[in-house]
Amino acid sequence: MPELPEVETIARDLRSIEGDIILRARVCWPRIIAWLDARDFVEIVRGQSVRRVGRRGKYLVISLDEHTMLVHFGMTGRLCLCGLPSPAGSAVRCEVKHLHALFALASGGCLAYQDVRKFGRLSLLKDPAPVLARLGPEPLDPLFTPERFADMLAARRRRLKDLLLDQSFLAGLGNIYTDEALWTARLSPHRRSHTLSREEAIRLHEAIRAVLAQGVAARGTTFSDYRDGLGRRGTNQYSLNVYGRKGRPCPRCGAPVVRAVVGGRGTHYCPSCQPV
DNA sequence: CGCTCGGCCTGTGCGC
DNA sequence: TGCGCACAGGCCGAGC
Repeated sequence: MPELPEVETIARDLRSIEGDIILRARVCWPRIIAWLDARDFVEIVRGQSVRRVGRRGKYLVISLDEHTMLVHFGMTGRLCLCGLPSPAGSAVRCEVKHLHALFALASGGCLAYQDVRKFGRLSLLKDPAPVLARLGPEPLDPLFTPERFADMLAARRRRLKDLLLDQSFLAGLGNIYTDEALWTARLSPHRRSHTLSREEAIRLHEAIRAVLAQGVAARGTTFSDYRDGLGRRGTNQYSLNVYGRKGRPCPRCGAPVVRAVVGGRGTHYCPSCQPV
């Protein structure tokens, strides 16, 4: 599931198409296009050049001439840069299953959007600012300071697990990095945000940034579906401490990792070093 | 405000 | 071996 480090990795890979031109687009599953009719979407992107590829939270932000395309990957979305269509007839050189949108580029390459579960969305906006303004701060931004985060936590009284997954509170964390950050900070996912001491809030701030930076350095976490902008796996799955490790020993204290449902989501933690 | 639930999806993996 | 079904979860809207 693409979270901040995965989307950041895809954005960096796709920076190579900056300056390229979208010759034409095709949409095979119209429902992945948000807000617009798929035919209008195809019509509007045709001929526009790619000015810039960036990221905000879990959104991939592709700035075109007149519009901005936002890509949200949902659970299993992928955006891969593929080579030329082969003379033999196969449309895309990389894996072609679950292909929902295809962008032919002037350079000869193709940008393919694939999504097994179809939870992802592509949108095209004249001004993405109102959508992106609904997101909380960027965790890796220098403006996101420990002091500011402590104030944010004190102002709410939700469980840490719920709050950290809320994109309007903080942008970019999903289930994997939330569990990892709470483990790193030695804080229970059940803890209410306003009960944290100043020292605990600073620890959580530090932990969030550390697990995200580690995720980016490892080019993302590939559990099953995630691939980067060129179809490759990430390696952060080898660095996880609790996520997906139910019953296995906590790397810090040896107690078995627990999986519980918190706020409707599978949550992994060590009850011994993350006491309530 | 906070919380839960249902819907959207399909591959995986379990029980029988 | 195969069938059927619960489960996985990001996000949104509804309802309490």
